Amino acid sequence: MIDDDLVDALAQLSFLVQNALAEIAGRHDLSLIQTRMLGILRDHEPTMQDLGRHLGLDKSSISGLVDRAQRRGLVTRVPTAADRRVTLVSITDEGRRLAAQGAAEFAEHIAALTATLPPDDRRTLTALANRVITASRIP
Amino acid sequence: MIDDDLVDALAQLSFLVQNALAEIAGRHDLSLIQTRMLGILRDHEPTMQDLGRHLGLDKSSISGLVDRAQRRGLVTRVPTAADRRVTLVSITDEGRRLAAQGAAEFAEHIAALTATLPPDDRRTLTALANRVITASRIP
DNA sequence: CCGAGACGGTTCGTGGTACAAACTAATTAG
DNA sequence: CTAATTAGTTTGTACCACGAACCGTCTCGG
Repeated sequence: MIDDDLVDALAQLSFLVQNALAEIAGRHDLSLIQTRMLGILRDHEPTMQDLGRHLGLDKSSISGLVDRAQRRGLVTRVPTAADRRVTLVSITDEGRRLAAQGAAEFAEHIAALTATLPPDDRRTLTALANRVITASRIP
Repeated sequence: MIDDDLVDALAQLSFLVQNALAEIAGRHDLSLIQTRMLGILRDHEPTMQDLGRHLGLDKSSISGLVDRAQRRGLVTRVPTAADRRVTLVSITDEGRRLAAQGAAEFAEHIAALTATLPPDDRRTLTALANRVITASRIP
């Protein structure tokens, strides 16, 4: 296989990014998964199940995740009248605040990581990454 | 910040790679962290503490990690005569087999993800990723 | 040389994460 | 109107991670 270098580079890069994410989350006493959840809830008010689908988690895992976030006031459960089985998950102001702050710190961290790259290279990297991402979604 | 796109692209790409890693690990009933450990042990026979440093884990976490891997016959504890406090962690043949297989599957997965990129672009992506990685190590 | 402290690992207690299986309440299908 | 399905919760198990307390083993200063 010629592309061992690519494999290594992408693996290491992913750890770099994930570690940054985890470190920033930890700064606010959040886990990676909680941060991801808040990120989703910034733009959506999904059902438990939809949330689970977004995060790739079992419904029982979602129950616990939402429980803990709710206990900390980051999230609320909203019952629905139409179908009384389903409950929506909604982010609170406090959760939104945390999410925004984490996102900002993360952006800053990535900016620092890529500061040595000239703007053209940054654009190229963005474009290539996006090509890989869209390629992964089509099949 | 102009580079929101870069931030998003790198974050998503990292999840793509990590999910692939986790999925492949899970196929062999391994966790991501166990896979990382085996990957390290392929080329090293470190002390508990060194292993912890490589993985960024507390020594108490390493004890448990090695316990579980040892129970499954992937790893052994090797006492040292020179300093009877330290114990080395050594990969077993079975562990090596699993690590090799996982690495192969991962490489294949990445190859599939990047199959749509022409070779030149793959090389560019590798080079850019490596620039970011080395940049992160120097400070 | 020997006792105080440093060091490497383990153990224990706590809490987050994840799943599967069993369960409840509500809805929908036949 | 009953039977099957669906959304979510609960329970039990296992992993992961940490800090604090602990046990042997070294090492160093006096």
